[in-house]
Formats: sequence, C-alpha cells, structure tokens
Amino acid sequence: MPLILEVALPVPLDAIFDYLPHPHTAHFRQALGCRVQVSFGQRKLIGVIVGHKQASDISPAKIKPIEHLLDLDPILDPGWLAKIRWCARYYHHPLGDTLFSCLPTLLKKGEPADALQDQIWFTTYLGQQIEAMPKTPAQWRLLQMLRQHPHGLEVSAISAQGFQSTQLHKLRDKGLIDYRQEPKLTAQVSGPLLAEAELVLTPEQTSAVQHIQQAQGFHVFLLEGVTGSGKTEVYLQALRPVLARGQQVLVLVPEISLTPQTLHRFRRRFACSLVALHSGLSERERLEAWLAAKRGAAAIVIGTRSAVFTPFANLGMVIIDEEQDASFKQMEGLRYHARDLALKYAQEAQVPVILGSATPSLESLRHALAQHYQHLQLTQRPQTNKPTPPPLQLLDIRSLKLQEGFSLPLLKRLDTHLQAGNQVLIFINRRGFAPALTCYTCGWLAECPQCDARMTWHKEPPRLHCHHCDTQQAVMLTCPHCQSEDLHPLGWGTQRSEAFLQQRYPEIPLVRLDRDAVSTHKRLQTSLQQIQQMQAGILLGTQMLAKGHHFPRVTLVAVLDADTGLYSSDFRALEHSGQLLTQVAGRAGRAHQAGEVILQTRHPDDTNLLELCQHGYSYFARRLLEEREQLSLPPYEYLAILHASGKTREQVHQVLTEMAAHLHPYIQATRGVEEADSLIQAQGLNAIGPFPAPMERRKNRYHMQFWLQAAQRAPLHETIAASLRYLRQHKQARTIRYAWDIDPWDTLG
DNA sequence: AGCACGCCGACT
DNA sequence: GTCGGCGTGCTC
Ligand SMILES: [Zn+2]
Ligand SMILES: [Zn+2]
Repeated sequence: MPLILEVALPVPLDAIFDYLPHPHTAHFRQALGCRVQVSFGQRKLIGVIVGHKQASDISPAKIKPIEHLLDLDPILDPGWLAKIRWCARYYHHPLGDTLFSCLPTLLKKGEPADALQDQIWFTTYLGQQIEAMPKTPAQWRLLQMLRQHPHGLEVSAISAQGFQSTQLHKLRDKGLIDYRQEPKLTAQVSGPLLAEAELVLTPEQTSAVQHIQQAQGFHVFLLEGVTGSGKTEVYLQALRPVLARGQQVLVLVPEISLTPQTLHRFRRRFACSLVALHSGLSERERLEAWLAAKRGAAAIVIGTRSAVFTPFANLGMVIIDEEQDASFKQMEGLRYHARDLALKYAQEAQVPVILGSATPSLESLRHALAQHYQHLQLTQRPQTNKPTPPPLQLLDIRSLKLQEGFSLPLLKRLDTHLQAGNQVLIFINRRGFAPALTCYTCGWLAECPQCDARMTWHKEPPRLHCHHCDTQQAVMLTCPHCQSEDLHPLGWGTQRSEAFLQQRYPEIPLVRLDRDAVSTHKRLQTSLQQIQQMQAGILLGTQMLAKGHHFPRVTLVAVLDADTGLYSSDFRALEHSGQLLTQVAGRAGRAHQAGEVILQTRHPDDTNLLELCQHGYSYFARRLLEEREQLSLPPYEYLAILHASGKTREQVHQVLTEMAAHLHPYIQATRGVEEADSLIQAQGLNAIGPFPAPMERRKNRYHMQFWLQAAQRAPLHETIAASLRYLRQHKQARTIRYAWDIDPWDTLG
C-alpha cells in the first residue's frame, strides 16, 4: 500500500506537498507532527508532516522521498496542528508559512527538539550506608553533601561548591553515588504554592475573583478597571486555584509592559516555575521555554504577542492584560491578533479567559454589553494606591500665544507643581525635534525622497529622518529651493520640548522617554530608576509614558496636543485616541493627593473630546459603539483590507481593478439590492475600491487598498478566498505585492 | 519566496 | 564577445 506523506514547508505557497516516506523508516504512522528534511526544487528544506493519505493527486513520478526524519517524537501534537490550521484559514495565509512563523527559530533550522539536560547526582544505597572508608577528605565531604540531598543535586550546584567532576566519577566508580539526566526547567517545587501572603481585596475585587474562580469551561471575563484599581491582584488570586490543580496559565501582556517588575510580581507570589518570552531571550532560551511549556514544566508562561503560539501540556486559564493594546496585532506577514487567537484556543481547550483593561477595545466592550462576556468592573482603588484619576481639563489654546508648544496657563501650572516638589508628566505624540523643517522665505518643506511624507528633524544626532522608510539626510543650512537661510522647525517633538524645558527649569531633573531615548531595554530601565529617585522632576515622552510603568510622584499630566486623532480618516483613530488620553491621565495623582490633567486643544467644542473629558472613557466608548453600529463598521460588521503595492501606480491599479471586476458576482448584490438568490447576496457584502492608500508612496512603492465589508463572516471569507485564487493565476499580479488584513487594527497597513 | 532559464542592452 | 537586468515558470 503506497503511503503518501503531506508535508508543510516554509514557503509562501498555498499548498501542502506530497512526499514518499523515508525508505528506511517504517514508523511513518507516528510521524505526524515530526520534522523532515526534503528536497524541494533545487533546495533542501525543513518541513513538518501534517498528514498522510493513500494516493496523491499528482503524477507518482514527480513525488520524491523524504531525505531525513528529524524527530523521533512529534514536536507538534494534533491539537496544536489544528490550531495552526485554523489560524492559517482565518487569516488566509499559507499553512506552511503560518506553521513555520509560529515555531522557535532553532526548530525551524532543524535543531533537535531536546531540552538542555541537567546531571542530578545522588547517593546510592551503599553511599548512604557507608560509615567510614579511606578516601580523600574532599571525596568524603562531597559524599556528605550529597547525603543531605535525598532528591539529588544538580552538577552546577556541586561545582559551585568547588568540587571537580573527576571527584564525582571516582565516587561513582566505587558505587557510592550515581546520576540521572533531567531537563533543566522543571515544574516541581516543593512546599506551599503561595510564596507570599495575598493582598486584602476590595469588595469589587473579591467579587471578581469569586466569579472567575467559579467559572466552568470556556468563559470570557472583561475585567475593566482604571489604572491602579488592582487588576493584577485579581489575576494573581484568580489563577491560584488553577496552579494548585497543576494546570498551566498563559499570560499575554503588551510589549512595553513585559518588564522585570511585572515578572517579579508573579515570581514573588508563587513558588512555581515561570517562563517569560520576551525579546531579550537568546534562541536557545526561547526553545527551552517553548519545550518547558510543552511538557508542562512551565506553570506560568508570560509573553507578548507571539507567546499565543506556545504549546501547553495542560492549559487551565488565559489572561490578556491591556487587551486593547496595539502590539497584540501583527502588522505584517501573518497578520494575526493574539487576543482573538487566544480566545479561539481557550474555547477549544475549554478554559476561562480574563481580558483586562482600563480602556477596553470596542470589540470586547460590545461582547460584554451583549452578555457574551461577563463584565467585571473595578471602580474603586485600594487605599494603598492613588486616588481615582482626576477629570481631564481642556485648555483652549486657540487665542493663546505658544512658547515652544506650551501655553502660558500650562507653564504656570508646571511652575506650581514643580515648586511643590512634585513630578510632572508631559505627553507629546511625536518623537524627534520637530515633525518638519520649513523655509520661511518660499514655504518649502523637507520631504522624504522615497515617501509622501515629511522628514522629521532630529537634534541628536542632527539628521533629517523619515519615520516610514528610515531614510536619513544631513540637515541642510540653506533652502534647496531658494537658497535662503531662513530654515525653521515646524511643530513640536520630544527633543524640542526637552531643550525648552531644560532651559526654563535648569535646576530640575528631566527624563525623556521615547523610542530614540530608550533604544535599548537597559537604557529604559536606567531612565525608570532615575525617575524613582527624583523628587521634583519632569517626565517627557511619547506613548511609552502612557503604558505600563508607574510614576508614583506625578501630580500633573499635560498633553501638548490632544487633537491628533480627532479628525483622522482612520475609523479607529478616535477609539485609540480616547484610550491613549485616558491612559496618560491615569498617571496623575499621588497616594493622598489628587492630581491634575490638562489637555491643550484647538477644538474645545469637539463633541468627542468633551464627552471623553466630562463622562470618561466608558461613556465615550459606548457612544463610539453607537456610531460604529450606524455606519456598519466593526465590531458590528466585519472588515478586511487588501493592501497592494508595486513599482508604479498603474500596475497596482490595473491588477486590483481587474480583480474587483472578477469578484463582481460575489459582490453585486451590495446593500439594498433585492436579489437574494445566493447566500452572499442575501447577507450583503460591500466592496470599496481599489483606491490609493493614505500616504500612497512609501519606500518608492505605490500603495493601494481594496476593502470588503460584510455582516457575516462566511461570505466575506469566501470572497477573500476567491480574490486570492484570482490573483495567484494572474500574470501581472506577480509584479505587485499584496496581502489581506483580516480585522485590521488600522487602515494604514 | 527562491531558483533556473531565457532573452536583450551595455560594457571590460 | 559576456555580464547582468528581470519577465516567466516551477516547486510534491
Ligand atoms: Zn526656500
Ligand atoms: Zn521615507
């Protein structure tokens, strides 16, 4: 009986490839989930066996045999494989490429899937009984030490005591001691699970913990609580019984909050093994963590977006902190959303999920309001924490003179807070010195030669820098257009405000936090420590200030320009802007002192801004939901965006236009047309475009978009699949790059 | 994606 | 003459 193996390969082709079993390996039935080396065209590739069948659809002459079987035991179990299959289908991404983008790099390269082993030395029966024997004093001391460790001792601990491996082997030759091999990371921790006492909870926290602990099977909780309301303590107490049952917990956190402090919070509480998957890990450490989770040796796995692909032996709960955070959505390649995948996986594993947020996404809020999720709200802050955040005050700067972006009333408030020995936090949404460089004589603006964008002016090092393609130029001294020397910065960036504030407050320490200032993790940690030690001080920065870190001495929060995002073409801009402003505002206030939040604006009458300031995020978000429903936008309807780019605008336009025409039968019955003779028509599918993307030219490529909007998932996915079938057989489509973004986070792509 | 093959322009 | 540009075809 001819048996054909189906192999997934790391190629962007929507196909699985058939191979014959290894000539000398009879164990092919167990090979599902094992890696193989195969010849593919002219190259050698590592693949994964994802299935088998009796016969192939292609000519037997073309089928090659597998060259090597790399794993004796599968590295992927059928459950994990099923998840990857679902993910590939949902995001319309090739299975092979999906599977490989989820694996640790060392496994992709074909390294053995073996955990690092420890030698554990222990005394034999003879070694325990023996009383005295002529041997060197060192060997005697070594034997005595091992006798005190009935479960054995790692070789690293033994050599740390100054013993040599020859001494170990001498004793072993005498039959007094022996060793066994064990993976380095183990779950076994002796003693009680709780390593520290649990904090006293507020009534709201208590109720939240009880609800979560009582959950049976798949159940989603939206834990909504302002900054400092104690969400983390709820996570910790909710997951304790899960660990006590011997199950594992997955904790997903935004990129910026995976800090030593966050990890410490978990490590300090539980005497159990915890692995953190962060960008600082070496490939070996990443593989060790992955394997530890897979064999159940990691009780808690904390990680960022990609940690959602960690395999678990016995998953018991999933926690997603700051579930609205942008970093959970991958924006290139496999454009997955870690929160959405985690929800899907938890449903499969029948385990509860906690979505935590101070500013929930409209997606999650909608599910909570529709009772799909259980809404748990924390409105009080525990006494030890800051008081409830102060209201947001709008400061109308239309008629005010600005000094480097600061109005006089704002500067006066800065003076007051700094004189009182407090810290102030200033939020500016642009890094660099100024977002543009302009000529006062002729109006020329420094633009990127490769993009439809202005060059950002940086002072240190002095350079013009495009934030979209990384092009850098020296700062010119004369205008290239009119030779005038009248060149000036336009707008304010963090470096410009830094210079201004240092000059205005020379005595007061200032820390700038943005991508340029904290390019490494170390520098960020140093800056944060500096802030902890300051009395009066100025914190200045971008988004980074809004997330994660706590600044206990800040009493004034100022937003230099609250208007970005109010009039953006992106339909999610308002939601994100409201979340960001609320998060920044949450940094204000000390333990026994209410804070102050000031937003400079040129639109003090803007309804959205007023609602956010007067009624808070919860109310604001509910209003946005109503708007989205009226406009049939997510989360009420589903959206997918096809991003395409090419060397010329015409190329891209032509291919997309032809594709749109081809999709016409799927779409023709757009809203309002009464021709319900097919499922698609009955369910309404809207096509928009093709049209030039915002910032059409990027890195010298022309970008266009094509949108599909639908009330139901099924027809949307059917049409996307049809579009890909069409593009794959289209000759000229090969000259352009294209990719669908399912459930896009923003419309820029 | 990668890699080969094939067909034209412009160089040591 | 050949080096190298990229259009086209293919990968079990
Ligand atoms: Zn000029
Ligand atoms: Zn650019």
